[in-house]
Amino acid sequence: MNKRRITSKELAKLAGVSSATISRAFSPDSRIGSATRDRILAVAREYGYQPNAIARSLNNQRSRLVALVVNAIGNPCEAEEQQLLVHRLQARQLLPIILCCADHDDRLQLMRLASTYQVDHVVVFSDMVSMQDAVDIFHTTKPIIVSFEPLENEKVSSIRIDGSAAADEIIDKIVTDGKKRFAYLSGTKSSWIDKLRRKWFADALARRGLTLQAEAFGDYGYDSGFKEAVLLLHRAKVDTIICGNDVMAIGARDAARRVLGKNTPDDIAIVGQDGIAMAAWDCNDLTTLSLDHAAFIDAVMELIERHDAELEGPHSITLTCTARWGSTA
Amino acid sequence: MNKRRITSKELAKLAGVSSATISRAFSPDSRIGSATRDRILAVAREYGYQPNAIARSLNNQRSRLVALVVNAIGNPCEAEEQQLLVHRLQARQLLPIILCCADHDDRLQLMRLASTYQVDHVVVFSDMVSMQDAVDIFHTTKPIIVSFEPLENEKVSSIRIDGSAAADEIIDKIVTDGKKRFAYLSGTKSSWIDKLRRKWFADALARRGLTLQAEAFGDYGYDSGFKEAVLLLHRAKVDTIICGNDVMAIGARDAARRVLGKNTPDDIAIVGQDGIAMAAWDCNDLTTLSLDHAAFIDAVMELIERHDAELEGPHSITLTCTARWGSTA
DNA sequence: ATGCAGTGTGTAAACGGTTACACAAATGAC
DNA sequence: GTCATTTGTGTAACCGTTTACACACTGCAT
Repeated sequence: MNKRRITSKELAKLAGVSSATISRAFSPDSRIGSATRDRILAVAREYGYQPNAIARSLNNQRSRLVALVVNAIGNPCEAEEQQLLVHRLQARQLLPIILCCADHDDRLQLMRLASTYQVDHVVVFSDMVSMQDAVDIFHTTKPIIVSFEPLENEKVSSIRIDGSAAADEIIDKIVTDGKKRFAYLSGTKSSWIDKLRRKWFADALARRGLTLQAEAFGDYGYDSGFKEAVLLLHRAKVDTIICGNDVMAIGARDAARRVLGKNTPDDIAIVGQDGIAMAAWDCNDLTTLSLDHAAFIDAVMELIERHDAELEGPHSITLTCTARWGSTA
Repeated sequence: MNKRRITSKELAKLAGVSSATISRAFSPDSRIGSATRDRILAVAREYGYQPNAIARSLNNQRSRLVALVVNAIGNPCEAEEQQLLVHRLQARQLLPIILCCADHDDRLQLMRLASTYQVDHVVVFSDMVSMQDAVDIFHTTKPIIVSFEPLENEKVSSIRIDGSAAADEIIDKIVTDGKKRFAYLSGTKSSWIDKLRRKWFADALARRGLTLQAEAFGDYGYDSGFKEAVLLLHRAKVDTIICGNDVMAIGARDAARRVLGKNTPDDIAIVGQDGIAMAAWDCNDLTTLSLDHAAFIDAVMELIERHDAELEGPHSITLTCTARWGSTA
């Protein structure tokens, strides 16, 4: 019963043709008589034959595998995009391999492992991996790398994100509401995207002659948002906390309410970033600097399709964030 | 610069050995002089050589790829387990391919595609795919299938989950608190696991001479929890809603509070299932029938390792759920 | 009849590794 | 010094496809 999968040679014998003809029956546009093809497909169905994708990949130099480098699977701020991307890839018959690793060295190891599988594309969702590392690891092979970090390199296509206008809108509203002392709660210390996001808000404040009064660093998780907000509110008299993502914002909101007894938006304003679905839930109703996830994934797919079609070198797309209003600011 | 990856034959020439020796240098236990191996590894590093995993898989009949069939990536109730499993697989140098598809026919197509990649294992997290389909699609190849559904089949190992004791505990508490009229809000109509979970609670009620007064079906998402709870509370005078998962429970709690003005646990009791991290957040603080995710993934890995080690046929493991207390019931 | 384009099929060589087998050299036992 | 064993390496076949090339055949214009 542990029957080995039937091979094209065996099927060829059964159908009374050569294995080359079997192969042709499964390639849409190849010189083959339509009667022969129909007969082969019938026999194939009967014996449950399917061409072996591994062998095909070896020959083709095209694996149809795509490596997705992500920070985490559980974290909702990336999950929505991951989900969309996976669907889009699958629709193009591309199979996503997930690379997910907290530790830096392990991650490099993992990327090296994936590169031996001759993946056709690499999408780096994580801002924890340096683009230079990614290029070094994948440079001997074909894949184009799609990432946020705009590295000037012939192998890297990137998607730039601009949230400065939306940050300005949000700060405008908060200042109008009378808030005066702002804190920024970063996702991580080393993250490239986090620095960028912070700059949008810092610049928006600077334009009004204001500055950040306090700062803290978390890990993009709820608990860190909660804990850092408690410390922050004890340390500095701030009336606004801008958070690195929505999950930390929810943590900060809970901390303010539970530990300090402060409510949004009157006592304190809380701002998230990402615009995940959960932020709009009735119990959260977060004001957040939001990215259009569908548009983002459209952009990723556009870059991948460009590369598939062997259009020239890398390319870059810029997306603009919008403000999404809730009751927290 | 689009330099092709160097092959073992080329490296062999550079190192003055045969390609067989190159291969041996990269296999931990093979007859090779240690001086030769060191020299080869040095040259390999210099030229950035790594054995091609696709070619290796073709020869080995072992791809080190694992297909993960999931309902969704974004949904937190599965995400935590997915995350853990991915880490564990990666630690064993196994690469996870994610198959994620809402539509039934597409999902079968996708599974067929993955099966052509000669995956070594298949883990079916989704209860939306019938085990019989999975067996049919993967039966010509080696993989063992790990799933929840206890199908008696020599190719399927399964993990059974028993939450009856925990459900009993939870019902006990709720009844003691004076609640009398119970509703069950299912995740989906067709889900196998959902029927099982419902039965745990229905049995616990039956033991006390009680029955479910109302039922509804959602889709495991927040919005469906919210919407169905509103309809349910208008339709029937219930004082307890047991939900198919935590996310729907949060939706139901929000609906009760926002639309009906009912608070937990006094006006209404809400029970979730899964025990996701978010359920314990301060703003949720859900009472939930919880599964130990780490233990669950331990079990999955045990089944995979059994199969890797070519131990006999399939195997089955049973896990017990526990009650996790919050302020909603 | 002759030549030529077009069609359908088979043969054999890739693709990039692994490994059974063969064989030479080194080692050790007597 | 002989013989058996062990160790290290090369040769060649194989894993299951695809595809360049060759060839036979058809149909059609000359």
